[in-house]
Amino acid sequence: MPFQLLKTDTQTAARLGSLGLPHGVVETPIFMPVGTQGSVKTLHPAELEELGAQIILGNTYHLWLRPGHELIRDLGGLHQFANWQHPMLTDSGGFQVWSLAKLRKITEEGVRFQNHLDGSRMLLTPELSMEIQAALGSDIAMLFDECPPYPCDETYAATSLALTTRWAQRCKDWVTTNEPRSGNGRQHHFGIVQGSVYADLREQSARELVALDFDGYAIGGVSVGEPEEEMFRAIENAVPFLPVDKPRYAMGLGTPPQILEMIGRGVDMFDCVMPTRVARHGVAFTLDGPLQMKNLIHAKDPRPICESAHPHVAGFSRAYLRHLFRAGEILALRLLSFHNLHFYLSLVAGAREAIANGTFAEYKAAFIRRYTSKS
RNA sequence: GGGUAGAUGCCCGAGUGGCUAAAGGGGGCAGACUGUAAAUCUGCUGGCUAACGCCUACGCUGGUUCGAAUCCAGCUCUGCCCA
Repeated sequence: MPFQLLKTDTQTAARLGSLGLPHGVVETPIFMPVGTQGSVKTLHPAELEELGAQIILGNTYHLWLRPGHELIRDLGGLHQFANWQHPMLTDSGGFQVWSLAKLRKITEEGVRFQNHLDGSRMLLTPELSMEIQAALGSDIAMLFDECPPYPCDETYAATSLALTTRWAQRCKDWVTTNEPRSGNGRQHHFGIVQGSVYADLREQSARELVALDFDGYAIGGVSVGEPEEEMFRAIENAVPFLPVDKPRYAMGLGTPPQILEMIGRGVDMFDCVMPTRVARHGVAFTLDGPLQMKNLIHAKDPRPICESAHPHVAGFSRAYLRHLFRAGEILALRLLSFHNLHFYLSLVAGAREAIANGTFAEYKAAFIRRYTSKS
């Protein structure tokens, strides 16, 4: 059984689980650091291990363009290539189709676009996305989907969803034909629920994907500019139609409070560039909310970033971190990336512990209360 | 001592009669960032004011002009060259 549901919270929909993958077991709820180009920006794999990262992301679109999936396959796969021996999930490139919108055209066949590196015209299809991900050898491959924009009228959302479903069928067909392996070494495949802000479409999407039977289900098309309430609603509209014995993954989320809100709604997996991206821009997450380390108020502050800081970071004062950022020192980016991932990974580790103890509701409420109160 | 080039806002630097509170860059102060085209992007940056606006500003003093950072005279200082 690849996914084991160990416990379901009685007060909320939070779940404690264990996901067995070819390169190891992942405890859920889990946060997955994003390593788009086969690298979690600024961090060494040993540091990710030190942080307790259990699974990281890679990206089909980026690795396909450079250095190429065949090269990676010939060098032993993405794990070997990136020197990361724990589970990895690869995104399908569907999101890039959305974020590179100005350069692309979606057809039944797939997506034609000009790549951002040299502008040459390329075609990414569901079959090719699965082929690339198989070559990369990730533990979890995401299906190739279309992520509709926000706002998005219902007609477009329905048309887009129908296409995503047909693409899901093609992805499954490709896997059945080309990757018939089974057992523990087998790559897992997650479908992606779309449907924008429309409840009936979310339900329809979930039902259609479940009928195709995947190893897990993601909720996509969120965090694309919609208000936070819409985002929560999209999750709520999809979760009831997903099987309890399969992992659920909210793609691209979120802020620390959002993560806890989603866990409380029954989501098991998260990924987000926020902790690493804002780290490079000077923001440190703390139990009392985010801190912009470049700001003047820290100039003479001898305190560490946060009482929750990892020992590797706790020895540095806020004043020193501000200095590093102003001086343009690379260490600043590394320290905050390390810190923010520690913050996120501790957040979900705390959630797992709380679910196990039956105290998740209190854990969530206490965290959010302190995080959002202006101190 | 003679010649010559120059002195602009926190710094560098454009501007050679009105469109100039003065380009651009740096620095500074903030903000944004959610399946990473992101060590990126955006805003503000003389003073007072919520704003209209007023005041003070282009080395100093005086002058020409309806109007001067821009033209003229003298002075001060700086770089370079010659003695």
